[in-house]
Amino acid sequence: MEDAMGATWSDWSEEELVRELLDNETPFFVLPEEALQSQMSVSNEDSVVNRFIPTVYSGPTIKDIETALSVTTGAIQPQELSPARLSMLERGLSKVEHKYTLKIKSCDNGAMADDGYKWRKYGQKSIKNSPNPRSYYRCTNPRCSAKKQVERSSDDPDTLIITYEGLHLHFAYPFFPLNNQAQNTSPPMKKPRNKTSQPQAEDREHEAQESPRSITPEPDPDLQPGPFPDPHEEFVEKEPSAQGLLQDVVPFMIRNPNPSSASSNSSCSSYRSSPTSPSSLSWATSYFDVGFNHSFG
DNA sequence: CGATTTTGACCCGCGC
DNA sequence: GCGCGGGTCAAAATCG
Repeated sequence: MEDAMGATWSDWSEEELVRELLDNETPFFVLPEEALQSQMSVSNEDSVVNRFIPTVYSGPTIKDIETALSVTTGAIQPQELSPARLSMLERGLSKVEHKYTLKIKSCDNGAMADDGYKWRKYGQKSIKNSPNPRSYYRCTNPRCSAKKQVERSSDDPDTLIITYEGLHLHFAYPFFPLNNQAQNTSPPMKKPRNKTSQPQAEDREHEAQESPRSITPEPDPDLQPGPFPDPHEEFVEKEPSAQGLLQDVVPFMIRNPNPSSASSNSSCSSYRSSPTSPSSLSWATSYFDVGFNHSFG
């Protein structure tokens, strides 16, 4: 039944996920000191990437993926990587099936576990032979199947092991809330809880469009560029750049235009409140909702 | 009072 | 067939 998902996954989601993990445009562990990257040499990118790839990572190097993606989409820019934050996080990315495990050295207690996205904790289990329980989180977007697990390494209490599973189109965030002038934030809705209507029997694992980012609304534009600004409890993600990664997605969809599903966005419309979002995007997202599965299933 | 977290129960797949 | 471990659900508790 869901075999379709698997296929789709390996096709593109995987790349996107990797990208999210690497790209600063997305809130993944984005530290508030991005000003730092500006003064950092672009040449550091290499070292960053290398450091980024743990020995456990099998398959094409992330650099390869990056390159491939950049060629395809051209969205990735060298300066988008922030060497400082990466090196400081000492994170390792490994891939297993469709799951990505991120290991980060955390000085604080799970403080770094906050990647800026809005997650809902839905469970916690104690691991045998381990004093540290594992927490289960799911994307707050009811239509998004993205999940993550956070647990502390039994070996190194300072190491958090975060496993991401499933892809949510969070990279599309910037596009939705990014109204003309409202780019300043003020997340419209705290949590996407539109019970309006949605008998939709398929809240499938397929991720639909995302709602406006609901994460910590804390612009904090005047952050001090420092190695470690302040061990605040959580990080504040940067403001959504106008150049959302959705641009990578849209063209993808355009390739397979599906007017039927696009126009009939009845079910989807309830979810997003996209007031001023480009109409072109509307159909695009709708396509994601409805057409994606079919086209690829 | 609403939203979010906690916690135990329940379910399911897997290995013995 | 049974036990174990992991994943999810949902009621209760807690927090703002």
